[in-house]
Amino acid sequence: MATAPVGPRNETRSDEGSILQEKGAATELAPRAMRADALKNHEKILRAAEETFASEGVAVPIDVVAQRAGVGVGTLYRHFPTKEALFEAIVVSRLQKIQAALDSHTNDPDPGDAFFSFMREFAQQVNEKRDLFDALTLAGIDIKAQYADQLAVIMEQTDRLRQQAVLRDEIRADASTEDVVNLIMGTCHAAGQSGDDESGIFHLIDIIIAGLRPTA
Amino acid sequence: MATAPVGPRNETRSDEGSILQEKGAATELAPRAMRADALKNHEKILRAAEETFASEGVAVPIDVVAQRAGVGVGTLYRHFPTKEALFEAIVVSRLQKIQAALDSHTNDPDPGDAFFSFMREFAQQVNEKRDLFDALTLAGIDIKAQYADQLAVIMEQTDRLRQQAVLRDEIRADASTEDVVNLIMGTCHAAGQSGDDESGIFHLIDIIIAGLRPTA
Amino acid sequence: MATAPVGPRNETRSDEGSILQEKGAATELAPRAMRADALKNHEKILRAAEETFASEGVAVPIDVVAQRAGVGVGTLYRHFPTKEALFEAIVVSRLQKIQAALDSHTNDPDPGDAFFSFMREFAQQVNEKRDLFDALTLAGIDIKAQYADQLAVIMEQTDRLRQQAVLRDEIRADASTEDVVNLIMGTCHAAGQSGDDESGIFHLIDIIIAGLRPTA
Amino acid sequence: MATAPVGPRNETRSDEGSILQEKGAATELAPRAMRADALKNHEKILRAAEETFASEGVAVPIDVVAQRAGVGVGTLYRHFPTKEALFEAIVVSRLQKIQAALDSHTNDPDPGDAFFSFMREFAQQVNEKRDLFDALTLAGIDIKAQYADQLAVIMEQTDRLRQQAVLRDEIRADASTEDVVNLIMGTCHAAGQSGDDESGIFHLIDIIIAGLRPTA
DNA sequence: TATGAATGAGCATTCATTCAT
DNA sequence: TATGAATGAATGCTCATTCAT
Repeated sequence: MATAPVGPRNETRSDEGSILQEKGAATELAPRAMRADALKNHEKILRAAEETFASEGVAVPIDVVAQRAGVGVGTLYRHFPTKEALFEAIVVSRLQKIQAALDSHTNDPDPGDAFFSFMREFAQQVNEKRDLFDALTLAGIDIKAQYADQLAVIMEQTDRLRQQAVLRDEIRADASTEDVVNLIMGTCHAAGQSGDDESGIFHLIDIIIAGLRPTA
Repeated sequence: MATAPVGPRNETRSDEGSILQEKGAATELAPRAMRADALKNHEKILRAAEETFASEGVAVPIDVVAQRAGVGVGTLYRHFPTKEALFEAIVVSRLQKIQAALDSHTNDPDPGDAFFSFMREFAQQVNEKRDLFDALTLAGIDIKAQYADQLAVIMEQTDRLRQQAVLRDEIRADASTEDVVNLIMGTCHAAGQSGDDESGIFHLIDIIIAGLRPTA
Repeated sequence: MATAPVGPRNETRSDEGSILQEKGAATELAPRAMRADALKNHEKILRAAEETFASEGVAVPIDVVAQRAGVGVGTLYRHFPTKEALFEAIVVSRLQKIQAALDSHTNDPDPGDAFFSFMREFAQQVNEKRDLFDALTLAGIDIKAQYADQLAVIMEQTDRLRQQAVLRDEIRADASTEDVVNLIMGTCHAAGQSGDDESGIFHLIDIIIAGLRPTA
Repeated sequence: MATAPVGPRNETRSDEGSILQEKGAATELAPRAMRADALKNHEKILRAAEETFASEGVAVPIDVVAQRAGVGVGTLYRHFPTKEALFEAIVVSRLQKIQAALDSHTNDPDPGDAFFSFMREFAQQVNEKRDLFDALTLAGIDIKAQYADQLAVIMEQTDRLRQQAVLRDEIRADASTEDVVNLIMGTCHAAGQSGDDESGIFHLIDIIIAGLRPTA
């Protein structure tokens, strides 16, 4: 929700699970031009915010974000009425990416592979903007609570994957999806702080995967 | 050690120029009393800070910490000249606890048991003040860098434990001590945010331990 | 020069990525208006600071200055990022006035008259904001060191005047320009503290001038 | 007044014009010992304050003064109940020194020499603790107002000297004693800030003296 | 009585947010 | 509509002064 521009009203938000759709049917003219500009700013700001928060921490003055986005503070505030709103928009955009990664596995033949692949992709996503996630969490953004709906979809889908893998005995049954998510996120967090690169993280993920295999 | 009070430095006052100081009588008592008082405040503040930072985040005004400790801001600043100094003192005090846990295992007969036991105790420690750790890290306290010495001792000792376990084939050889530490800390972090209690964390730690067993 | 507003930097915005900017119409008016406003505040603050520091001493809370200027603290800080920066801006603006007085004498026919006239004008300038000068100096603003360049120009020009007067035997040769400056500034300082008005100061300056005449 | 210890009550203060008298008739024993100690502290603090204020400015925390004096803050406050009281005590002690210099000239045969000599000695005194004087003045210590009585004595005596010199036609008649005092103090102030040493100041004083000679 | 720990009002400065242009 | 100047509440920290030991 928060990702959508504030000014323009007529968006058809119902495409959950889709990443920023390309297919924009820009029909009219005068208002469209404005619209495009606004959207562009919206994105610019969002990206600038991600980068800035990730590198400087969430404590950075909003002005810095605006500057990095190349807009005035006023403009930033037009798009995101609050610093917190910016945080939320970022989280949502991240969740969408994760959702996309998940979607790409729904039709995989081998559930075990699918699950472990997703685990790695998930780790990749988390790792990519690791500091950002931490920062947001510490900033009091309770992702769990505020994005319950979208998380529920993700968790549910992930759990389907897991259950199928359990059925085929590719994963021990006593590890819940939430357990797995925690293990991955935590590992990314710690590895990131430890300065590990992606391969280092994959090594840790492999240890976790080993731990998830059914015990003989 | 950095935890020691800043103010009261009990150097024997050089009493230059003072007449009539015949009996060096009150050498053991009078100054000690003051010291005790100050120490008490020192501890009170440290504990209040731990609690407050953990529950409210490191962004809390220092006044809140002072209030919680039941002292004035000035007193707090007398003991910890900077907010950051408070952070550091907390970290140090935590590290000391971990070191203690580690020490209790140095003479254990079975290295595998010792290592896994310490893993659980470490997790316990980290979990106990989980938010605090996160908060500190996010606050820019680079524990790795600033407490390199003390960490080195801990890591080294831990590594000795691990190596012995590896020799007895109780742990896979390709998991470094740093890997293990990351896995634990991260897991605690994530589990904590997920609202897991200690048993939940132990469950996750068990999965990790399973992943650390030598692959058949 | 350092007096120029910090905030508004009128570089022609590079307008990267902005669509629909057909007519570069409002090039002269809109931005200028803002500028004028900011400049006005800049001056208001500078003047308020001069007055406030002079009457209350440099120890006044910055809020008082802001209040006197009729702006919020934030605004003050936007223009002068530091209390010290305010001090410096004041000094610079004073130096500029003195330089102006000096310039008005560069083409005077009689060097003796020119020199003594400038002495009186200089005294006038110093006296006008006497407390301010003192306050700044006491505040640790080392004018000599920090504005060496501008002072050098002033001193050099003044010295030219003096040398010409010496050549015409209108001034004793053993009094350096620095001596004269010291005599004037000091006298203003003391007379000011003594509650003397301008005529009182001129009387003292006349005594000094008498002392500067060549000894028969 | 403020110079006298606060605690002990039975001082016979009436010796105006005397510098710290050496002739202490310490008769009794127990209380005397205390008294001596207290007096010593009093002096130690006063001297430490002079030095500290002169070198660091009057803004220094009182603790610094106490430390330099080698006593606790509490002790300092026992002797001088307020920072301002310390300022005043310093001023008084300075005035006493000046008074002493003046006294040494009351019986001089040549009034012109006496006057000019005193001018130089006065300059010396002022110069010695120049920063201190400035600092005190800036700190809001209105010497003129607060020590009117003692100043009056000094001014009066100085004026007697001056009048005699005027009568002998050694000084122009239109320069009041206050003028002279202002010229000297101001010159010391400025010369001091300019980094001049005592000889530099004497040079300036000589210029002033030249200006004070009767105009032919 | 000397000490220095405790106190808390006070101050410089920052930054989220509003609003005139 | 975009801009950035203005706002002022909030925060870290200092320091004169008091008071328990």
